[in-house]
Amino acid sequence: MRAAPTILHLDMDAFFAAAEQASKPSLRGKPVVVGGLGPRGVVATASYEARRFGVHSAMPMGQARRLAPNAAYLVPRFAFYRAISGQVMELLGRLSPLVEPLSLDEAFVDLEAGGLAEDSAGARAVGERLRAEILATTGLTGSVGLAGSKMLAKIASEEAKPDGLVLYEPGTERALLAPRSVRIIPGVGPATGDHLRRAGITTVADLVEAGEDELVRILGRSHGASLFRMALGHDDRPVVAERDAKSVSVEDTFDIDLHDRLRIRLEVERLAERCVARLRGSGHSGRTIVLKVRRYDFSTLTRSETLRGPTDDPLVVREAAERLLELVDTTGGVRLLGVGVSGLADYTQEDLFAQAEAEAGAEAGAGAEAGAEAEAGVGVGAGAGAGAGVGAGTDARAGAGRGTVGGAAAGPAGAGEAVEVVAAPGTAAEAGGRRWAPGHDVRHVVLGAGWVQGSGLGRVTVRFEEPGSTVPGRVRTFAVDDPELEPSDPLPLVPSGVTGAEGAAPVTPSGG
DNA sequence: TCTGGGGTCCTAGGACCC
DNA sequence: TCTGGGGTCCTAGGACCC
Repeated sequence: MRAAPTILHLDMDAFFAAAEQASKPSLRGKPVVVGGLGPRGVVATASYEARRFGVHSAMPMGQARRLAPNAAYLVPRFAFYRAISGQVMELLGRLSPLVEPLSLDEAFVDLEAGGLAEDSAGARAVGERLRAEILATTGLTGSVGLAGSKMLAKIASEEAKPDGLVLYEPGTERALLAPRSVRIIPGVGPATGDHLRRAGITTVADLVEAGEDELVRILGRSHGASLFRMALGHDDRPVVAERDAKSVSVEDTFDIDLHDRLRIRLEVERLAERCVARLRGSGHSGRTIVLKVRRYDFSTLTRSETLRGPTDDPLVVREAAERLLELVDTTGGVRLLGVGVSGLADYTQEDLFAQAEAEAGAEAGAGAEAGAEAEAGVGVGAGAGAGAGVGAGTDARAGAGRGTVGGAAAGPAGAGEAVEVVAAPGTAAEAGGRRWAPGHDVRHVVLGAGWVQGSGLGRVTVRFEEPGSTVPGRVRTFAVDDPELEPSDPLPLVPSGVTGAEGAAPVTPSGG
Protein backbone atom coordinates (compact mmCIF):
# COMPACT_ATOMS: atom_id res chain seq x y z
CA MET A 1 0.00 0.00 0.00
CA ARG A 2 1.40 3.29 -0.97
CA ALA A 3 0.23 6.85 -1.17
CA ALA A 4 0.33 7.06 -4.98
CA PRO A 5 -1.05 4.58 -7.54
CA THR A 6 2.38 3.51 -8.74
CA ILE A 7 1.79 -0.21 -9.12
CA LEU A 8 0.86 -0.95 -12.69
CA HIS A 9 -0.75 -4.14 -13.94
CA LEU A 10 -0.76 -4.81 -17.66
CA ASP A 11 -3.03 -7.41 -19.20
CA MET A 12 -3.08 -7.90 -22.96
CA ASP A 13 -6.59 -8.19 -24.41
CA ALA A 14 -7.58 -11.70 -25.55
CA PHE A 15 -3.89 -12.15 -26.23
CA PHE A 16 -3.60 -15.34 -28.29
CA ALA A 17 -6.73 -14.62 -30.32
CA ALA A 18 -5.76 -10.99 -30.88
CA ALA A 19 -2.31 -12.02 -32.08
CA GLU A 20 -3.91 -14.37 -34.59
CA GLN A 21 -6.28 -11.67 -35.80
CA ALA A 22 -3.41 -9.25 -36.17
CA SER A 23 -1.47 -11.71 -38.27
CA LYS A 24 -4.45 -12.83 -40.37
CA PRO A 25 -6.43 -9.92 -41.84
CA SER A 26 -9.36 -12.12 -42.84
CA LEU A 27 -10.02 -12.88 -39.16
CA ARG A 28 -10.26 -9.30 -37.95
CA GLY A 29 -13.67 -8.57 -36.50
CA LYS A 30 -14.54 -12.27 -36.61
CA PRO A 31 -14.93 -14.81 -33.81
CA VAL A 32 -11.62 -16.59 -33.27
CA VAL A 33 -11.01 -19.42 -30.83
CA VAL A 34 -7.50 -20.61 -29.97
CA GLY A 35 -7.03 -23.90 -28.19
CA GLY A 36 -6.51 -27.63 -28.48
CA LEU A 37 -8.26 -28.98 -31.55
CA GLY A 38 -8.21 -32.63 -30.55
CA PRO A 39 -11.23 -34.42 -29.13
CA ARG A 40 -10.26 -33.38 -25.63
CA GLY A 41 -9.13 -29.86 -26.35
CA VAL A 42 -10.20 -26.80 -24.39
CA VAL A 43 -10.31 -23.11 -25.23
CA ALA A 44 -7.16 -21.19 -24.38
CA THR A 45 -8.41 -17.79 -25.56
CA ALA A 46 -11.55 -16.59 -27.32
CA SER A 47 -11.64 -13.28 -29.18
CA TYR A 48 -14.19 -10.74 -27.97
CA GLU A 49 -16.32 -11.57 -31.00
CA ALA A 50 -16.35 -15.23 -29.93
CA ARG A 51 -17.11 -14.31 -26.33
CA ARG A 52 -20.38 -12.79 -27.50
CA PHE A 53 -21.45 -16.36 -28.35
CA GLY A 54 -20.65 -17.44 -24.81
CA VAL A 55 -17.27 -18.99 -25.56
CA HIS A 56 -14.67 -18.52 -22.84
CA SER A 57 -11.35 -19.85 -21.61
CA ALA A 58 -11.16 -23.43 -20.30
CA MET A 59 -14.40 -24.38 -22.05
CA PRO A 60 -14.30 -27.75 -23.85
CA MET A 61 -13.83 -27.21 -27.57
CA GLY A 62 -16.87 -29.26 -28.44
CA GLN A 63 -19.03 -26.90 -26.47
CA ALA A 64 -17.37 -23.89 -28.08
CA ARG A 65 -18.09 -25.31 -31.52
CA ARG A 66 -21.73 -25.74 -30.67
CA LEU A 67 -21.97 -22.16 -29.45
CA ALA A 68 -19.95 -20.59 -32.26
CA PRO A 69 -19.90 -23.00 -35.21
CA ASN A 70 -18.68 -20.33 -37.61
CA ALA A 71 -15.73 -19.14 -35.58
CA ALA A 72 -12.18 -19.78 -36.77
CA TYR A 73 -10.58 -22.53 -34.68
CA LEU A 74 -6.82 -22.33 -34.41
CA VAL A 75 -4.10 -24.20 -32.62
CA PRO A 76 -1.89 -22.02 -30.39
CA ARG A 77 1.48 -20.87 -31.70
CA PHE A 78 3.43 -20.34 -28.52
CA ALA A 79 6.70 -19.38 -30.16
CA PHE A 80 4.88 -16.57 -31.93
CA TYR A 81 3.16 -15.36 -28.77
CA ARG A 82 6.41 -15.59 -26.86
CA ALA A 83 8.08 -13.33 -29.40
CA ILE A 84 5.34 -10.71 -29.05
CA SER A 85 5.44 -11.07 -25.29
CA GLY A 86 9.16 -10.38 -25.39
CA GLN A 87 8.51 -7.09 -27.14
CA VAL A 88 5.92 -6.09 -24.59
CA MET A 89 8.11 -7.04 -21.63
CA GLU A 90 10.92 -5.05 -23.16
CA LEU A 91 8.68 -1.96 -23.16
CA LEU A 92 7.81 -2.61 -19.51
CA GLY A 93 11.48 -2.90 -18.69
CA ARG A 94 11.95 0.69 -19.82
CA LEU A 95 9.53 1.85 -17.14
CA SER A 96 11.17 0.22 -14.16
CA PRO A 97 13.77 -2.29 -13.06
CA LEU A 98 10.98 -4.00 -11.14
CA VAL A 99 8.88 -5.94 -13.63
CA GLU A 100 7.14 -9.13 -12.52
CA PRO A 101 5.76 -11.19 -15.40
CA LEU A 102 2.85 -13.44 -14.42
CA SER A 103 2.42 -15.08 -17.82
CA LEU A 104 3.06 -14.28 -21.47
CA ASP A 105 0.42 -11.57 -21.47
CA GLU A 106 0.43 -10.16 -17.97
CA ALA A 107 2.84 -8.37 -15.64
CA PHE A 108 3.17 -6.03 -12.68
CA VAL A 109 5.45 -2.99 -12.87
CA ASP A 110 6.61 -0.93 -9.90
CA LEU A 111 6.60 2.60 -11.27
CA GLU A 112 7.93 4.05 -8.05
CA ALA A 113 11.10 2.00 -8.38
CA GLY A 114 11.42 3.29 -11.92
CA GLY A 115 11.23 6.89 -10.75
CA LEU A 116 8.86 7.78 -13.58
CA ALA A 117 5.72 8.51 -11.63
CA GLU A 118 5.21 10.11 -8.24
CA ASP A 119 1.53 10.90 -8.29
CA SER A 120 -1.72 9.92 -9.95
CA ALA A 121 -1.32 12.22 -12.91
CA GLY A 122 2.16 10.95 -13.58
CA ALA A 123 1.12 7.32 -13.26
CA ARG A 124 -1.79 7.80 -15.63
CA ALA A 125 0.45 9.44 -18.19
CA VAL A 126 2.93 6.58 -18.01
CA GLY A 127 0.11 4.06 -18.39
CA GLU A 128 -1.40 5.74 -21.40
CA ARG A 129 1.97 6.14 -23.06
CA LEU A 130 2.69 2.47 -22.46
CA ARG A 131 -0.56 1.44 -24.12
CA ALA A 132 0.27 3.55 -27.14
CA GLU A 133 3.74 2.06 -27.38
CA ILE A 134 2.42 -1.47 -27.14
CA LEU A 135 -0.02 -0.79 -29.94
CA ALA A 136 2.63 0.80 -32.12
CA THR A 137 5.15 -1.96 -31.50
CA THR A 138 2.94 -5.04 -31.63
CA GLY A 139 -0.30 -3.93 -33.22
CA LEU A 140 -2.16 -5.26 -30.18
CA THR A 141 -4.07 -3.63 -27.36
CA GLY A 142 -3.46 -4.07 -23.68
CA SER A 143 -5.35 -2.86 -20.63
CA VAL A 144 -3.70 -1.12 -17.72
CA GLY A 145 -4.64 -0.97 -14.07
CA LEU A 146 -3.00 1.45 -11.68
CA ALA A 147 -3.34 1.40 -7.91
CA GLY A 148 -1.44 1.46 -4.66
CA SER A 149 -1.29 -2.32 -4.39
CA LYS A 150 -1.00 -5.39 -6.58
CA MET A 151 -4.48 -6.60 -5.83
CA LEU A 152 -6.16 -3.34 -6.73
CA ALA A 153 -4.01 -2.82 -9.81
CA LYS A 154 -5.06 -6.23 -11.07
CA ILE A 155 -8.71 -5.56 -10.38
CA ALA A 156 -8.35 -2.21 -12.12
CA SER A 157 -6.92 -3.72 -15.31
CA GLU A 158 -9.75 -6.22 -15.37
CA GLU A 159 -12.17 -3.33 -15.08
CA ALA A 160 -10.36 -1.51 -17.88
CA LYS A 161 -10.78 -4.31 -20.43
CA PRO A 162 -10.72 -4.20 -23.31
CA ASP A 163 -8.32 -1.54 -24.49
CA GLY A 164 -8.60 0.77 -21.50
CA LEU A 165 -6.97 2.18 -18.39
CA VAL A 166 -8.40 2.38 -14.90
CA LEU A 167 -6.73 4.08 -11.95
CA TYR A 168 -7.85 3.60 -8.37
CA GLU A 169 -6.83 6.35 -5.97
CA PRO A 170 -5.24 5.02 -2.80
CA GLY A 171 -7.69 5.44 0.06
CA THR A 172 -10.70 4.42 -1.98
CA GLU A 173 -9.99 0.69 -1.81
CA ARG A 174 -12.41 -0.35 0.87
CA ALA A 175 -15.39 1.52 -0.48
CA LEU A 176 -14.64 0.27 -3.94
CA LEU A 177 -14.43 -3.38 -2.96
CA ALA A 178 -17.26 -3.50 -0.42
CA PRO A 179 -20.22 -4.11 -2.75
CA ARG A 180 -18.36 -6.51 -5.06
CA SER A 181 -18.56 -10.29 -5.05
CA VAL A 182 -15.95 -12.13 -3.02
CA ARG A 183 -14.88 -13.67 -6.33
CA ILE A 184 -13.30 -10.38 -7.36
CA ILE A 185 -10.46 -11.03 -4.92
CA PRO A 186 -7.62 -12.93 -6.58
CA GLY A 187 -7.32 -16.32 -4.92
CA VAL A 188 -11.04 -16.76 -4.34
CA GLY A 189 -12.10 -19.37 -6.85
CA PRO A 190 -15.19 -21.55 -7.26
CA ALA A 191 -14.51 -23.73 -4.22
CA THR A 192 -13.77 -20.91 -1.79
CA GLY A 193 -16.66 -18.92 -3.24
CA ASP A 194 -19.06 -21.81 -2.54
CA HIS A 195 -17.61 -22.32 0.89
CA LEU A 196 -18.15 -18.69 1.79
CA ARG A 197 -21.61 -18.57 0.29
CA ARG A 198 -22.71 -21.47 2.45
CA ALA A 199 -21.60 -19.36 5.39
CA GLY A 200 -23.74 -16.51 4.12
CA ILE A 201 -20.81 -14.49 2.80
CA THR A 202 -21.15 -13.25 -0.76
CA THR A 203 -19.72 -9.74 -0.90
CA VAL A 204 -16.45 -8.23 0.21
CA ALA A 205 -18.39 -6.22 2.79
CA ASP A 206 -19.63 -9.54 4.20
CA LEU A 207 -16.01 -10.67 4.53
CA VAL A 208 -15.13 -7.61 6.56
CA GLU A 209 -18.20 -8.00 8.70
CA ALA A 210 -17.48 -11.66 9.36
CA GLY A 211 -14.13 -10.73 10.85
CA GLU A 212 -10.77 -12.43 10.74
CA ASP A 213 -11.49 -15.12 13.34
CA GLU A 214 -14.56 -16.30 11.48
CA LEU A 215 -12.73 -16.40 8.14
CA VAL A 216 -9.87 -18.34 9.69
CA ARG A 217 -12.39 -20.77 11.12
CA ILE A 218 -14.01 -21.26 7.69
CA LEU A 219 -10.93 -21.26 5.45
CA GLY A 220 -7.97 -22.04 7.65
CA ARG A 221 -5.18 -20.01 9.14
CA SER A 222 -3.35 -18.75 6.09
CA HIS A 223 -6.16 -18.31 3.62
CA GLY A 224 -8.54 -16.79 6.14
CA ALA A 225 -6.10 -14.23 7.46
CA SER A 226 -4.91 -13.10 4.06
CA LEU A 227 -8.44 -12.90 2.72
CA PHE A 228 -9.44 -10.65 5.58
CA ARG A 229 -6.56 -8.31 4.84
CA MET A 230 -7.43 -8.25 1.16
CA ALA A 231 -11.05 -7.46 1.97
CA LEU A 232 -9.88 -4.38 3.85
CA GLY A 233 -7.82 -3.39 0.84
CA HIS A 234 -4.60 -4.19 2.65
CA ASP A 235 -2.00 -5.71 0.38
CA ASP A 236 1.65 -4.85 0.70
CA ARG A 237 3.12 -7.61 -1.43
CA PRO A 238 6.08 -6.18 -3.32
CA VAL A 239 6.66 -6.41 -7.04
CA VAL A 240 9.35 -9.07 -7.40
CA ALA A 241 11.41 -9.11 -10.55
CA GLU A 242 13.09 -12.48 -10.38
CA ARG A 243 11.33 -15.49 -9.00
CA ASP A 244 13.12 -18.81 -8.86
CA ALA A 245 11.31 -21.70 -10.48
CA LYS A 246 10.14 -24.32 -7.99
CA SER A 247 9.25 -27.16 -10.30
CA VAL A 248 9.27 -28.31 -13.91
CA SER A 249 6.68 -30.66 -15.34
CA VAL A 250 5.23 -32.00 -18.57
CA GLU A 251 1.99 -33.82 -19.15
CA ASP A 252 -0.11 -35.18 -21.98
CA THR A 253 -3.78 -35.89 -22.24
CA PHE A 254 -4.44 -38.67 -24.73
CA ASP A 255 -7.15 -38.50 -27.35
CA ILE A 256 -8.21 -41.96 -26.28
CA ASP A 257 -7.63 -43.52 -22.88
CA LEU A 258 -4.57 -45.73 -22.65
CA HIS A 259 -5.06 -49.26 -21.37
CA ASP A 260 -2.01 -51.16 -22.47
CA ARG A 261 0.45 -51.23 -19.60
CA LEU A 262 3.44 -51.30 -21.93
CA ARG A 263 2.20 -48.29 -23.83
CA ILE A 264 1.60 -46.46 -20.57
CA ARG A 265 5.11 -47.25 -19.47
CA LEU A 266 6.48 -46.06 -22.79
CA GLU A 267 4.64 -42.76 -22.47
CA VAL A 268 5.96 -42.27 -18.95
CA GLU A 269 9.47 -42.79 -20.25
CA ARG A 270 8.96 -40.25 -23.02
CA LEU A 271 7.51 -37.73 -20.58
CA ALA A 272 10.49 -38.22 -18.27
CA GLU A 273 12.84 -37.49 -21.16
CA ARG A 274 10.96 -34.35 -22.09
CA CYS A 275 10.83 -33.23 -18.49
CA VAL A 276 14.57 -33.60 -18.08
CA ALA A 277 15.21 -31.74 -21.33
CA ARG A 278 13.21 -28.82 -19.96
CA LEU A 279 14.88 -29.11 -16.57
CA ARG A 280 18.30 -28.89 -18.11
CA GLY A 281 17.21 -26.16 -20.45
CA SER A 282 16.33 -24.04 -17.45
CA GLY A 283 19.69 -24.76 -15.83
CA HIS A 284 18.34 -26.79 -12.94
CA SER A 285 18.48 -30.16 -11.34
CA GLY A 286 15.94 -31.48 -8.86
CA ARG A 287 15.46 -33.92 -6.02
CA THR A 288 11.82 -34.97 -6.11
CA ILE A 289 10.28 -36.85 -9.03
CA VAL A 290 6.51 -36.71 -9.38
CA LEU A 291 4.30 -38.96 -11.49
CA LYS A 292 0.80 -37.75 -12.25
CA VAL A 293 -1.98 -40.02 -13.48
CA ARG A 294 -5.48 -38.97 -14.47
CA ARG A 295 -7.75 -41.97 -14.83
CA TYR A 296 -10.64 -42.62 -17.17
CA ASP A 297 -13.04 -41.14 -14.60
CA PHE A 298 -10.97 -37.94 -14.27
CA SER A 299 -9.80 -38.86 -10.79
CA THR A 300 -6.22 -37.68 -10.46
CA LEU A 301 -3.45 -39.00 -8.30
CA THR A 302 0.23 -38.27 -7.82
CA ARG A 303 3.08 -40.39 -6.55
CA SER A 304 6.42 -38.90 -5.69
CA GLU A 305 9.88 -39.97 -4.67
CA THR A 306 12.63 -37.84 -3.21
CA LEU A 307 16.22 -38.72 -4.08
CA ARG A 308 19.17 -38.26 -1.80
CA GLY A 309 20.43 -35.41 -3.93
CA PRO A 310 19.36 -33.38 -6.96
CA THR A 311 19.74 -34.84 -10.42
CA ASP A 312 19.28 -33.86 -14.04
CA ASP A 313 20.15 -37.30 -15.31
CA PRO A 314 17.53 -38.61 -17.75
CA LEU A 315 18.13 -42.18 -16.68
CA VAL A 316 17.70 -41.43 -12.99
CA VAL A 317 14.48 -39.50 -13.56
CA ARG A 318 13.13 -42.11 -15.95
CA GLU A 319 13.77 -44.96 -13.56
CA ALA A 320 12.20 -43.09 -10.68
CA ALA A 321 9.12 -42.39 -12.80
CA GLU A 322 8.93 -46.06 -13.72
CA ARG A 323 9.11 -47.09 -10.08
CA LEU A 324 6.31 -44.67 -9.27
CA LEU A 325 4.19 -46.08 -12.07
CA GLU A 326 4.47 -49.48 -10.45
CA LEU A 327 2.56 -48.06 -7.48
CA VAL A 328 -0.44 -47.08 -9.60
CA ASP A 329 -3.37 -49.21 -10.68
CA THR A 330 -4.24 -48.24 -14.24
CA THR A 331 -7.00 -50.70 -14.94
CA GLY A 332 -9.96 -48.91 -16.45
CA GLY A 333 -7.77 -46.63 -18.52
CA VAL A 334 -5.61 -43.56 -18.26
CA ARG A 335 -6.44 -40.24 -19.89
CA LEU A 336 -3.43 -38.22 -18.74
CA LEU A 337 0.12 -38.89 -17.70
CA GLY A 338 2.59 -36.38 -16.35
CA VAL A 339 6.13 -36.30 -15.01
CA GLY A 340 7.53 -33.48 -12.93
CA VAL A 341 10.61 -32.59 -10.93
CA SER A 342 10.58 -30.32 -7.88
CA GLY A 343 13.02 -29.44 -5.14
CA LEU A 344 15.06 -27.61 -7.74
CA ALA A 345 18.67 -26.65 -7.32
CA ASP A 346 20.87 -24.60 -9.58
CA TYR A 347 22.49 -26.77 -12.14
CA THR A 348 25.86 -25.57 -10.91
CA GLN A 349 25.20 -27.27 -7.58
CA GLU A 350 24.93 -30.52 -9.47
CA ASP A 351 25.04 -33.59 -7.35
CA LEU A 352 27.53 -36.29 -6.90
CA PHE A 353 24.85 -38.84 -6.18
CA ALA A 354 23.30 -38.98 -9.62
CA GLN A 355 26.63 -38.79 -11.34
CA ALA A 356 27.88 -41.77 -9.44
CA GLU A 357 24.65 -43.54 -10.18
CA ALA A 358 24.93 -42.84 -13.85
CA GLU A 359 28.46 -44.16 -13.96
CA ALA A 360 30.07 -41.31 -15.85
CA GLY A 361 27.13 -41.24 -18.22
CA ALA A 362 26.63 -37.53 -17.92
CA GLU A 363 29.22 -35.18 -19.31
CA ALA A 364 30.02 -31.71 -18.11
CA GLY A 365 28.41 -28.97 -20.17
CA ALA A 366 25.44 -31.06 -21.19
CA GLY A 367 23.14 -28.60 -19.50
CA ALA A 368 24.14 -25.78 -21.75
CA GLU A 369 23.71 -27.90 -24.84
CA ALA A 370 20.31 -29.08 -23.76
CA GLY A 371 19.34 -25.47 -23.27
CA ALA A 372 20.31 -24.56 -26.77
CA GLU A 373 18.38 -27.48 -28.16
CA ALA A 374 15.31 -26.58 -26.26
CA GLU A 375 15.39 -23.06 -27.61
CA ALA A 376 15.87 -24.22 -31.14
CA GLY A 377 13.03 -26.62 -30.70
CA VAL A 378 10.69 -23.83 -29.78
CA GLY A 379 11.49 -22.05 -32.98
CA VAL A 380 10.81 -25.11 -35.03
CA GLY A 381 7.50 -25.46 -33.29
CA ALA A 382 5.94 -22.77 -35.39
CA GLY A 383 6.53 -24.72 -38.52
CA ALA A 384 7.46 -28.34 -38.73
CA GLY A 385 6.21 -29.11 -35.26
CA ALA A 386 2.69 -28.18 -36.17
CA GLY A 387 1.07 -31.51 -35.80
CA ALA A 388 0.32 -32.39 -32.25
CA GLY A 389 -3.27 -32.94 -31.44
CA VAL A 390 -4.38 -31.18 -34.56
CA GLY A 391 -4.55 -34.07 -36.87
CA ALA A 392 -7.07 -35.53 -34.55
CA GLY A 393 -9.41 -32.65 -35.15
CA THR A 394 -9.66 -33.02 -38.86
CA ASP A 395 -7.64 -35.94 -40.08
CA ALA A 396 -8.35 -38.55 -37.48
CA ARG A 397 -11.98 -38.68 -38.33
CA ALA A 398 -11.59 -38.14 -42.02
CA GLY A 399 -8.67 -40.31 -42.83
CA ALA A 400 -6.33 -41.84 -40.36
CA GLY A 401 -9.04 -43.18 -38.12
CA ARG A 402 -8.95 -43.71 -34.42
CA GLY A 403 -6.74 -46.24 -32.84
CA THR A 404 -4.19 -46.16 -35.61
CA VAL A 405 -0.94 -47.28 -34.10
CA GLY A 406 1.26 -44.29 -33.45
CA GLY A 407 -1.12 -42.19 -35.45
CA ALA A 408 -3.14 -39.14 -34.69
CA ALA A 409 -5.93 -40.73 -32.76
CA ALA A 410 -3.93 -42.07 -29.87
CA GLY A 411 -1.49 -39.19 -29.79
CA PRO A 412 -1.45 -36.45 -27.21
CA ALA A 413 -4.36 -34.08 -27.48
CA GLY A 414 -2.47 -31.22 -25.91
CA ALA A 415 -1.92 -28.17 -27.98
CA GLY A 416 1.12 -27.24 -26.01
CA GLU A 417 4.61 -26.93 -27.36
CA ALA A 418 3.77 -28.94 -30.40
CA VAL A 419 7.30 -29.67 -31.42
CA GLU A 420 7.86 -31.89 -28.47
CA VAL A 421 5.28 -34.48 -29.33
CA VAL A 422 5.41 -34.55 -33.08
CA ALA A 423 6.33 -37.78 -34.77
CA ALA A 424 9.80 -38.13 -36.16
CA PRO A 425 10.27 -36.05 -39.31
CA GLY A 426 9.46 -37.86 -42.50
CA THR A 427 7.09 -40.35 -40.96
CA ALA A 428 3.81 -41.25 -42.53
CA ALA A 429 2.00 -39.25 -39.91
CA GLU A 430 3.72 -36.08 -40.94
CA ALA A 431 3.27 -36.63 -44.65
CA GLY A 432 -0.32 -37.46 -43.88
CA GLY A 433 -1.05 -33.87 -42.99
CA ARG A 434 -0.08 -33.38 -39.39
CA ARG A 435 2.33 -30.64 -40.31
CA TRP A 436 -0.50 -28.47 -41.64
CA ALA A 437 -2.00 -27.23 -38.39
CA PRO A 438 -4.85 -24.75 -38.70
CA GLY A 439 -3.49 -21.25 -38.27
CA HIS A 440 0.13 -22.01 -38.93
CA ASP A 441 2.13 -20.01 -41.45
CA VAL A 442 3.19 -21.38 -44.79
CA ARG A 443 4.93 -20.12 -47.88
CA HIS A 444 4.19 -21.05 -51.45
CA VAL A 445 6.92 -20.72 -54.03
CA VAL A 446 4.70 -18.75 -56.39
CA LEU A 447 1.86 -17.36 -54.25
CA GLY A 448 3.93 -16.26 -51.26
CA ALA A 449 2.96 -16.07 -47.60
CA GLY A 450 -0.23 -17.55 -46.21
CA TRP A 451 -1.68 -19.63 -43.44
CA VAL A 452 -3.42 -22.98 -43.14
CA GLN A 453 -7.19 -22.73 -42.94
CA GLY A 454 -7.72 -26.45 -42.70
CA SER A 455 -6.55 -29.82 -43.88
CA GLY A 456 -7.83 -33.32 -44.37
CA LEU A 457 -8.42 -35.98 -47.00
CA GLY A 458 -4.96 -35.38 -48.36
CA ARG A 459 -5.55 -31.69 -49.01
CA VAL A 460 -4.58 -28.48 -47.30
CA THR A 461 -6.42 -25.19 -47.73
CA VAL A 462 -4.37 -22.01 -47.53
CA ARG A 463 -5.36 -18.36 -47.35
CA PHE A 464 -2.74 -16.10 -48.86
CA GLU A 465 -2.48 -12.88 -46.90
CA GLU A 466 -0.04 -11.01 -44.71
CA PRO A 467 -0.39 -9.04 -41.47
CA GLY A 468 -0.05 -5.70 -43.23
CA SER A 469 -2.87 -6.13 -45.74
CA THR A 470 -6.27 -4.61 -45.16
CA VAL A 471 -8.42 -6.95 -47.25
CA PRO A 472 -8.80 -10.72 -46.85
CA GLY A 473 -6.56 -12.75 -49.11
CA ARG A 474 -7.38 -15.48 -51.64
CA VAL A 475 -7.94 -19.09 -50.66
CA ARG A 476 -6.38 -22.02 -52.52
CA THR A 477 -6.28 -25.76 -51.90
CA PHE A 478 -3.28 -28.02 -52.46
CA ALA A 479 -2.28 -31.63 -52.01
CA VAL A 480 -0.67 -32.09 -48.60
CA ASP A 481 2.55 -33.15 -50.27
CA ASP A 482 2.69 -30.29 -52.77
CA PRO A 483 6.41 -29.57 -53.10
CA GLU A 484 5.78 -25.86 -53.71
CA LEU A 485 4.26 -25.41 -50.26
CA GLU A 486 6.18 -25.40 -47.02
CA PRO A 487 5.78 -24.33 -43.39
CA SER A 488 7.30 -20.96 -42.53
CA ASP A 489 7.88 -18.61 -39.62
CA PRO A 490 5.38 -15.94 -38.59
CA LEU A 491 5.74 -12.56 -40.26
CA PRO A 492 6.11 -9.40 -38.14
CA LEU A 493 2.78 -7.90 -37.13
CA VAL A 494 4.11 -4.39 -37.52
CA PRO A 495 6.66 -3.69 -40.26
CA SER A 496 9.92 -2.55 -38.77
CA GLY A 497 10.52 1.15 -39.29
CA VAL A 498 6.88 2.03 -38.70
CA THR A 499 6.97 1.28 -35.01
CA GLY A 500 6.68 4.06 -32.51
CA ALA A 501 9.17 2.43 -30.21
CA GLU A 502 12.60 2.39 -31.73
CA GLY A 503 14.88 -0.54 -31.18
CA ALA A 504 12.22 -3.19 -30.78
CA ALA A 505 13.13 -6.59 -32.12
CA PRO A 506 11.21 -7.96 -35.09
CA VAL A 507 8.53 -10.50 -34.28
CA THR A 508 10.10 -13.81 -34.96
CA PRO A 509 10.29 -16.80 -32.69
CA SER A 510 13.52 -17.11 -30.83
CA GLY A 511 15.90 -19.23 -32.82
CA GLY A 512 13.48 -19.29 -35.74
C1' DT B 1 -17.23 -34.55 -28.39
C1' DC B 2 -17.00 -33.47 -20.65
C1' DT B 3 -13.31 -31.27 -18.83
C1' DG B 4 -5.40 -28.61 -21.44
C1' DG B 5 -0.87 -27.63 -19.72
C1' DG B 6 2.22 -25.31 -16.80
C1' DG B 7 2.75 -23.54 -12.68
C1' DT B 8 2.19 -21.76 -7.28
C1' DC B 9 0.81 -22.19 -2.55
C1' DC B 10 -1.43 -24.49 1.36
C1' DT B 11 -2.93 -28.33 4.47
C1' DA B 12 -2.53 -32.48 6.95
C1' DG B 13 -0.70 -36.75 8.62
C1' DG B 14 3.17 -39.67 9.67
C1' DA B 15 8.12 -40.39 10.39
C1' DC B 16 11.88 -39.05 12.75
C1' DC B 17 14.71 -36.48 15.92
C1' DC B 18 15.70 -33.99 20.08
C1' DT C 1 9.59 -48.19 30.43
C1' DC C 2 2.40 -45.50 29.87
C1' DT C 3 4.45 -40.97 27.58
C1' DG C 4 5.10 -34.71 26.14
C1' DG C 5 6.02 -31.23 22.77
C1' DG C 6 8.23 -29.04 18.88
C1' DG C 7 10.62 -28.84 14.46
C1' DT C 8 11.53 -30.64 9.94
C1' DC C 9 11.04 -33.61 6.08
C1' DC C 10 8.26 -36.31 3.03
C1' DT C 11 4.00 -37.53 0.71
C1' DA C 12 -0.67 -36.75 -1.20
C1' DG C 13 -4.20 -33.95 -2.40
C1' DG C 14 -6.62 -29.71 -3.46
C1' DA C 15 -7.48 -24.80 -4.76
C1' DC C 16 -6.21 -21.42 -7.72
C1' DC C 17 -4.13 -18.76 -11.67
C1' DC C 18 -3.28 -17.83 -16.70
